[in-house]
Amino acid sequence: MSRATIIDVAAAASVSIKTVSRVLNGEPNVRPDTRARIDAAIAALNYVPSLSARSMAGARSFLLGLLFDNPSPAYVGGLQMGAVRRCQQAGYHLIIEPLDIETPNVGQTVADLVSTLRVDGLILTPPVCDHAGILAVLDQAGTPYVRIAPDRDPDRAAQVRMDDKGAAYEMTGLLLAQGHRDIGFVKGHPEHGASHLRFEGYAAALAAQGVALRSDRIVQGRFSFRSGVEAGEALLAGPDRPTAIFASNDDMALGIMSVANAKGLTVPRDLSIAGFDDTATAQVVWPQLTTVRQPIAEMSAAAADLLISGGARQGEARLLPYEIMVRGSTGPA
Amino acid sequence: MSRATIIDVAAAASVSIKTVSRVLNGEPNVRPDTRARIDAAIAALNYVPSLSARSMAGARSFLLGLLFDNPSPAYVGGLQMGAVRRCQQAGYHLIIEPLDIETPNVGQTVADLVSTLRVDGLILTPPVCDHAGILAVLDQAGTPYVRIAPDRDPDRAAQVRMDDKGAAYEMTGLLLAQGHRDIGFVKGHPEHGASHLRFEGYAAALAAQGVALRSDRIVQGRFSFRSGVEAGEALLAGPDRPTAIFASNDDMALGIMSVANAKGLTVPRDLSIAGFDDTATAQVVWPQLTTVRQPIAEMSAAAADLLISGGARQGEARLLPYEIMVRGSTGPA
DNA sequence: CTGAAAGCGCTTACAG
DNA sequence: CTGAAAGCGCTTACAG
Repeated sequence: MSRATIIDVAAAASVSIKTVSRVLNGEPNVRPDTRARIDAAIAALNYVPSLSARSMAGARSFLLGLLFDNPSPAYVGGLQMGAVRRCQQAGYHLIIEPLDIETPNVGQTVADLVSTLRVDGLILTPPVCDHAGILAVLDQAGTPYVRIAPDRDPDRAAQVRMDDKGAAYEMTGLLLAQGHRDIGFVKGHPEHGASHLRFEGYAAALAAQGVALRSDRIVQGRFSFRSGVEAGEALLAGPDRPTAIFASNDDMALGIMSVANAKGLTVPRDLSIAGFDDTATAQVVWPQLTTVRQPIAEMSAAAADLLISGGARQGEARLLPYEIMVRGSTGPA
Repeated sequence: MSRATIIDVAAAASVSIKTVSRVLNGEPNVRPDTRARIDAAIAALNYVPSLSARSMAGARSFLLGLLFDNPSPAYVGGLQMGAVRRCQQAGYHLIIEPLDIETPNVGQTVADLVSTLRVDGLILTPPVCDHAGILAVLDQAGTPYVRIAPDRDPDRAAQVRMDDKGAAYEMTGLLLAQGHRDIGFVKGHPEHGASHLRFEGYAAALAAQGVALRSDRIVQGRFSFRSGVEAGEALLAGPDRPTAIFASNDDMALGIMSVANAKGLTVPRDLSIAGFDDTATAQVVWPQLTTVRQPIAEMSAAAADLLISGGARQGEARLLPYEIMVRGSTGPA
């Protein structure tokens, strides 16, 4: 036998399909016993409503989309997990769509996507969330969306982010509390907004303790392992070196750690190293890396929430808490 | 103005909607100039067909699903990338669905999923691809599916895998060619089929060179970093130690490397280490890890291919090539 | 609190 | 090579 439809359920419960529809959508104005009869029929027939029929007839598709163009599978993977879990809880489904934001007509691609799929909302991950053309297309189409950790137009539309500056401030404070007064800093990719925020947190923490900022201890990185190696070589070149280095992300911190090892420095005895991200690798290296855990899955879960609850249309913003993971790579000065 | 429909296109091209439908689906029997007129109307109106309407009226939904229940975000992320790219090329969309295969009614969950979504096919990743209940549900529903790297029922349904045994054979051969005659081996999780295949490859390579298998050089691991550390401690306890260790995956190889470092052994001078997987970490540690690159994205792309082309229904199987990544962690005995 | 009718935008099966 | 009609399984707007 083929799938049961709303007609079958209506017949089994001796009501009209409209009443079944009411129960399906949790609408009021259905007598309790009628509702019970319909629920029983649904269970007996193993009925599951057709998404495409609901989508075509109504205003909702129960589909959310996640747009991304990101080289880091771990980051994107984490975002997907958080979003898809929340979707499942709410009876929604998640469609993932990689994009190439360098493509000239990426805006049209997104427009077509929204048009064929009729998604109820879109989660935009960095750097897609900062693409003016895509945002314009969605605004025009009236498709709700939530931006995750956007760099530009900080007040545009709904968004979810974490407190990069606060986290960097707290991590720097941890190093200061351990007695470090000469703390090197490796900046992240200059095009990435979080880079500036993290540096600001570092600078503010030093200022709060009256420790002078030394420009020769600050190196520009690009978030890559390789740029971390270069930064490490610059910072650890001579005998006059910092007692701690705070890198704007884990990949760079790992690069510094490999330079330290190569130079025969023991971490954290000779040098404390801190990172940012809490990647999977952070716990695999030895010593394990002290770092900031980003609430990646939680951010996309919150984004899905805003889309499902309707908060996205109101342009709501959420700031999620981070967590400082103190591990073996940092110690007393 | 709202979205154009097939009716608008038909009117603009002065044909019936049926003829537009023919063009949309690439059917034959449309006069070239009629086709050109319709194409022009589609472009002019910016027409994109509605997926839900097509799905409801016809046999195809243009939706593929990826089912997983895997702790490794990198592995799942790689699979998603490969599948979604292929979907995009073919005008399909990918829905991702995490599952908990420990849940007693996971079969019903999958049945409901297939029922609401009407996906054209499902990609089953390990360990979902080995769940008898889920396979039974899909067989009964008649939903095409492709299993990725299945452990059990090796001949059931369409599947895509890589040659684990061949890769382990070749990696062991590489170590032998470098002069190693005392090669330790760390087995993977005993519940994972690939574990056995990789061990078989190792054993076969030794046998081919007339090198005896030493049971005291073989340690049972569980694919985790921690189990690698334990294996390393067992294998490197005394002065009588192997000159090379081949671990069944990178995480364990990394655990061994950290033990070697802690014991003051220099890799690869004192000990060669090889892994399996080519995780992101493999290139971040120092020295970089010699390992086997699994064609993860390629496997799921092939799976999507089989689903889209119809090969899945024929139960086709594909074996994809691996790649040996020779890096710094291995060297002459 | 409940229902009859129309319609969402396509494809199917059939006719010509 | 092309088209008129029915129907997919729901929700909407309305009536009672």
